[in-house]
Amino acid sequence: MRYAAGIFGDKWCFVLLRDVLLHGKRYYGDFLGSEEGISTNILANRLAQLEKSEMLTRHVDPVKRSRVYYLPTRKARDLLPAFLGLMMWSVQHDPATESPPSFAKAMTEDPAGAVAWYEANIDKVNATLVDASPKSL
Amino acid sequence: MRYAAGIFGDKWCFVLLRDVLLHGKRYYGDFLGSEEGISTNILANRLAQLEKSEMLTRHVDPVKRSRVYYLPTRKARDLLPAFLGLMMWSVQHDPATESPPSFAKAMTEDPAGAVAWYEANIDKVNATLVDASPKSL
DNA sequence: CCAATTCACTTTTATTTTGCAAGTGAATTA
DNA sequence: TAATTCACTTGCAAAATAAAAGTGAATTGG
Repeated sequence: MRYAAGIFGDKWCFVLLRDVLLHGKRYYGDFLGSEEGISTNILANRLAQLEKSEMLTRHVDPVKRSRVYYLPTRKARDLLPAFLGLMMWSVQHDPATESPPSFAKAMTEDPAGAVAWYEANIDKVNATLVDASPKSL
Repeated sequence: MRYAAGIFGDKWCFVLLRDVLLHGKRYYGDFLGSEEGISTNILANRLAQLEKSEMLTRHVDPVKRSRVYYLPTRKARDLLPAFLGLMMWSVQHDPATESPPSFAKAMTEDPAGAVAWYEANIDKVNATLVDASPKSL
């Protein structure tokens, strides 16, 4: 558990992992535009950290080589159940939640199914990024 | 989810909640002794934050009035499922994990049961602190 | 009782981290 | 080929943190 705190007990790492796992963000520029407003030096620093701790892998876009994207590793994807638990908690206790009731329903009725749905979504986003699909490896 | 990040997206709040929910810590002095080594000014600051965000309630020990303890609210206790999810992840990915295999087994076989077990544990610790038991209210 | 100690904080100061703004250089587009 | 996009770096002021030394109420020991 101390291990977990070390890796994403930092606000910005937490936000980045959330954006990769739940919001389909992949490109450096995507992260810069997050609502929380991360500054570019901190972003570069945290992406490097997450790469070192094997949560993200860095890829130069083969089509447009001035762009770079980051993909979540299996280790990062394994955070999904915990993250969905956090989402449920937010839905329960955030008086300003914008989450649709369908999310809470799906999570209580079939948590494993919800995780599978988000996993599939990650694959779908990855598939749009050339060298992410198993076929290209 | 931004709500969650705001409340415990801070390393020290995260550690304090973990210690209250999972390690039975209640007294100011208990937290000071955490392995992560929080300094006393930060501890006071974070306890106040967690009180303001209604995660903890502050109580002067009626037996020894120079001591103070903090109890997790329902809102904090509702984090248990997410925290246990994080524990599972740590067990999976921390090469130096010290968690017994029995934890992973219990979690995979009966997650709801595991949450209930930790909830009961919280009550047990609380019961040792006079005005925490429903009977004294 | 009363002096010494415990306990939960505060205050102060040095150090570290952050956020902002302005680069930099490779790659791409016009 | 000049202008622009993109992923970072650098420099600096401001904010947050850690360490150490108080502070004051409550408690204990003699």
